[in-house]
Amino acid sequence: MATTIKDIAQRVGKSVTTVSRALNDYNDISPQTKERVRQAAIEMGYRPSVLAQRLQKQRTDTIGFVLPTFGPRFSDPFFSEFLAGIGNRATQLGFDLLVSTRTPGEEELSAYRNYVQERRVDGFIIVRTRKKDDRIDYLKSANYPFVAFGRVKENFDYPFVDEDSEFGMGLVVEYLIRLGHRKFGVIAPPMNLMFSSYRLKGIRMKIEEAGLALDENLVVTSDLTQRGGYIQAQILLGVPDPPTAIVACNDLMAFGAMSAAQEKGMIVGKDVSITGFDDIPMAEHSHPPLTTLHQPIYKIGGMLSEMLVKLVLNEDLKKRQVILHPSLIIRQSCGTPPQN
Amino acid sequence: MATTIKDIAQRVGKSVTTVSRALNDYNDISPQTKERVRQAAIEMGYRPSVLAQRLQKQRTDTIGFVLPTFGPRFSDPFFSEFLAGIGNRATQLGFDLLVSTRTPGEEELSAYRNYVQERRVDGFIIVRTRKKDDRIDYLKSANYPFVAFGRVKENFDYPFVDEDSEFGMGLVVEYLIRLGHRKFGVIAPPMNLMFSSYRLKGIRMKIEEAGLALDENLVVTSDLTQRGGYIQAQILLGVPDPPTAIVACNDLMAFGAMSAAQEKGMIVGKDVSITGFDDIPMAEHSHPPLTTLHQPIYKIGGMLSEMLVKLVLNEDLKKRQVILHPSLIIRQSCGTPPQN
DNA sequence: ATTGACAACCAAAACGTTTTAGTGTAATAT
DNA sequence: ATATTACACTAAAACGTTTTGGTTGTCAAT
Repeated sequence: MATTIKDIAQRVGKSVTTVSRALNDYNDISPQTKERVRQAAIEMGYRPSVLAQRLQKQRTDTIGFVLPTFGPRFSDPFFSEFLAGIGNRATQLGFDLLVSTRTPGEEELSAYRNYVQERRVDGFIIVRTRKKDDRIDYLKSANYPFVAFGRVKENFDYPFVDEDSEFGMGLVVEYLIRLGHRKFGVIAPPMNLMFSSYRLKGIRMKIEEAGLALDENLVVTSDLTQRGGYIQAQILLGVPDPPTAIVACNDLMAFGAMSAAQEKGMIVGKDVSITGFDDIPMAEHSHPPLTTLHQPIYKIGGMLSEMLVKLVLNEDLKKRQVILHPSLIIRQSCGTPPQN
Repeated sequence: MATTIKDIAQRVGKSVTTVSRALNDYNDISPQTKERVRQAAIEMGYRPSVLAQRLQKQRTDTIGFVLPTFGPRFSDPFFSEFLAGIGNRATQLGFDLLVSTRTPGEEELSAYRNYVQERRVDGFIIVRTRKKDDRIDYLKSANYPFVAFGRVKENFDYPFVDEDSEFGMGLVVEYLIRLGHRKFGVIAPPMNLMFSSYRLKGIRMKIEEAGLALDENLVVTSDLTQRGGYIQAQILLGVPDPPTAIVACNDLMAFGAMSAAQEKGMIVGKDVSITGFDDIPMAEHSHPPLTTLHQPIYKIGGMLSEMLVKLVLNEDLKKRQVILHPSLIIRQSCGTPPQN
């Protein structure tokens, strides 16, 4: 069996209380005693039992993260990076990261309920906020700590980090218009996601600002996967008068769109321009390299961990709500539209 | 505060012991009492405190998974799928999944040591085994439960699941030879990884079996990322007499290689053939779709969870060591070599 | 009448910490 | 001489379970 505080107490001839307080550096313990206790702890290879600490403190020191997935084969480079960001920061702060994956819906919500009722985690990180978000409604009503990547609606008060999608998409459309594009196709995320609105809004605004119109028949929706982007791009490129530029709302769908175009024998960046959103590492080495909006995925994960931990420990967040501005990364997937 | 077993005891007028035993369906409790206790538990919304249960049982009901990453921007679709597989099965079995990410090396090993010493997890799942694997050596010496995805060396006894890489690579090379290829480039994984040997061995064997020779100058090593594959393929395709087929040891590197070839104006599947390994979902919708070896990533994750949980609960594993056989998925990234 | 078996229950200990509410002693201030 | 303060320490309670090692009462067998 592992060494406990009791063993140390016995060894140094003091009470359990004294040992505990010495190790936690309370100032009602004499320096000599502290030193002796510490020494003994080291010699005996003492490590506190987190289980016992947690029970006593009524805190799990654990962050919960329920990854929303569609279907079992869930494969998304965005999330592996995001996860690394959350996890590493959490570890630095002495928190564990508890991960599970669920398909959005009733089963997902009951995962949250279970974790809350069994007090398995101290708080949650929520991703891909939805317009009507059960998870947030529930956690708010249960008064359980959480932070989100994404807003729900304006003026709904909770801590979040978000990327200004509207601004970002503005950047992209502006750039495409400057290149000469007039006819846009859009591959949007599922409409129930909050960022779907923002991204579409950003696109529409800039197009209208330029005195152009967005053909609503060329706005299609997909599921943020490469396969989805591929299928929808086939449709967009199959219409009689196809768009010269396709704005995909994330990188994965942009990759799919590129494949679809290339399969038709088109050269991406010449016959058709395609853009993404996220700037996952793969965007740099696709063919052609993808023009996209950069958001610091890894860092955002870290920020969220930090915010949540502060929330749990009742420390002050200097910024409860953070909105970041993506930057346009111009690579080779866009060019001037073909003449005809 | 949440309902405890004590509250129920009070309510039904029995002792804490009786309530506990009733809830756990011991048979020294009368059916009527059991029923009353259960009813009360439901009415009062009782949920056991996992913290207390864990302390008492001296078990964390948690699986540890330390993801080896290179650099902070860690983005790998393979792992998001693998993680989903582990996590979902673990949840079904009543276990939590504790994830953290570390760069291989001293810091990684000390993460394992910490988790063990603080008894934070009941066991580990290890991925990407290395020829000389510190993690496994340590866990064996500490007598701590673990299962691995991958072997270390033959006859080293511990529970694992592995893909027969040698067999798989044989399949690929056989296929390429049948197409007429005689000159192969290989993008190998880091040499310290165990599957590196197996994959290279499989490639070499089939090439020699066909009476051909593998030019060792055309065997390069990379880091399993797309960027790595891209860089190494540029080198392979830049030599005076380049290979007509490039065998990449995972899909991500294969994608990078395709980009490099395409950037040179080559048509993949015609001017050069490229293959991968893993069959991540993206392989189906790349351009061209990637010919690769399929392994059931999601399922493997689930198998590992299940094995580990059995190990922890001291149940019997019917199979301690499982070797799966990948299947060749022929798509469009390979063709007959160009004539010259 | 005594013994044994059985059913139904329970007090207390245990898991390993931290926190609460003290105690006793010595030095200092009145 | 007495009250006050500071210092160094600690017993016991608490966190919420499960397990150990019983007890009590009833019924049947001897």
